[in-house]
Amino acid sequence: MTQATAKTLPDAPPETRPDAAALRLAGSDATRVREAARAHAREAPGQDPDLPAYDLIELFFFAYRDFVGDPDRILDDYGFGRAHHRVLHFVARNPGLTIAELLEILRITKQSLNRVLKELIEKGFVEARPGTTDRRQRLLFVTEAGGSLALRLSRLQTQRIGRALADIPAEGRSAVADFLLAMIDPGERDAVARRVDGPGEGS
Amino acid sequence: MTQATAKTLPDAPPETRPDAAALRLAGSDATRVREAARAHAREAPGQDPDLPAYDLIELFFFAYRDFVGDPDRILDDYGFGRAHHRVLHFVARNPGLTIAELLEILRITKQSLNRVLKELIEKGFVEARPGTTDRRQRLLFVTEAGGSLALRLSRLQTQRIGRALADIPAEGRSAVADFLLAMIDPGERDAVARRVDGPGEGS
DNA sequence: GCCTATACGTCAGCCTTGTTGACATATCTC
DNA sequence: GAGATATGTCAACAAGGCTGACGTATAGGC
Repeated sequence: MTQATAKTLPDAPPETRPDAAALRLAGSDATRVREAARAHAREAPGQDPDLPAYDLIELFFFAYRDFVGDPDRILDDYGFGRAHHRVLHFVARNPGLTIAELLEILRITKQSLNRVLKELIEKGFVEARPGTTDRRQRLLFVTEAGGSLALRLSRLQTQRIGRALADIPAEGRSAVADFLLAMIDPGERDAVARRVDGPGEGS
Repeated sequence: MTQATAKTLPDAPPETRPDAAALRLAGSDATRVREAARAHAREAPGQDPDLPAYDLIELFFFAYRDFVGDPDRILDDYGFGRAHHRVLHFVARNPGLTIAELLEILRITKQSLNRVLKELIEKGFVEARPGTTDRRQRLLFVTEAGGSLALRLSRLQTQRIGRALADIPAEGRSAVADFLLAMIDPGERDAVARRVDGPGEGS
C-alpha cells in the first residue's frame, strides 16, 4: 500500500537539466520562483493542474503509511497481514455481511479474499453461517476474539486520528471529513457515505 | 504460512454469540444507542478511544485507495507499478537524490528498491550519475521522459485533490493539511514537513 | 600507503497479496 | 427439471516486500 507521485520542478524543465550541484545549490532566482509558485498553490490549491499539489500528495502518502503502520505491528503477532485486517474490520463493522458484499467493498477477487478469510475462520476470529433466506450465502460475523481484535485495532487508529484532530477547530474537523469523502470517486461516494455512518442499520 | 507466534489464540466461545438475525435486525433500542454514540463521536472525535472513529478510518481507507488508483492505470501502460511510481516521484521531486536518501524516504530495503530502480533506469525514466564530492554515491535524476511522466501523474492526483478541496473554505483547507501532517509519526513530522515544501532548497 | 568503514550492487530464496482461468457444488428461481 | 447464482477450490503466476550473504569501489583516518 502505499504510493506517491512525481514532479518536475516548475523552474527546472528536465531537458534543461543543469548539473547536479547546480540544481541542488540553485541560486536565489530559482528559489524565488519556487516560492512564488508555492504561494500561488496555497491560494488556489489544485485549481491549476500545472502546479501540482506536491505538499498534499506527499502528506497523504506519509500519513497513510503511518496510519496503517500501527495495526501492522499488532497483526504481526497473530500472523496476520493487512489483508486480514481489512476483512476483519469490515466484517466487524457489518455483521452478517455476505461474501459478495465483502468482495464489492474490498474490490479483490474471491480467490484472494478466500485465502485470508479461510485463515481468519480457522483461527477463530470470524465465523460464517448459512444465510437464512438464501442458504447459498454465507453470512460473516466476528467471533468474540475477532471482535476484540478489531476493536483494539480501531482504537489504535482512532488514537492517532484523535491526536491529529486535537489541535484542529471544529469547522476544520468537518472539513477533513468532507475532504476525505470528496477524494473518493463520485460514483461510489454515496455508497461509502452510507456504509460509513451506521452500517448496522438504515437508521 | 500463518502461525500464531507463541500466542495462544483466545478461544471464541460460539455460544456467547447472539444470533445472526438478532444482530442484524437489532431493534430500535440498539439503533438509539448507536445514534447517541455517533453523535458523541462527532463532538469529540477520537478523544474517547472507546468510541472508534469508524467514519474517518474508513474514509481514509477509501480515499487513499482512489487517490492511488488514478496513477495506477497510467503506470500500467508503461509496465510500471506503484513501487515505480514512488521512486519516480521522489527522484523527480528531489533531483540529485542519493540511494541512501531514497531508501530513507521509502523505508524499503535496497534490494527492493534496486529492482524497480533498475527498470526505471533501463527504460530511460531515471538516470544515475556518480556523485561529485563522493564518487561512491549515485545521484539520481529523472530524464525528460521521466519528468514528463512524473508530472503527468502528479497532475492527475492534483486534479483529484483540487476537486476535493473545491467546496472547502480556506480555513478548512489548511485544516486538511494540518491534519495530514499530524497523522504522521511525531518523530519524522519535521523531516517530512521540510521535504514536502521545497525539497530543492533549504529556502 | 594501508586498512577499515561506507555506499552501493547482486544473487538466491522466501512471504504476502493480488491476478487469471477452469471447474465443482449447493441452492434458488422459473 | 433447467438454468442462474453464491460460493469454494485448484493451479499458476506477478508484484513487491523481506532476509542473508557476499562483492566492489571509494573515502577517510592513521
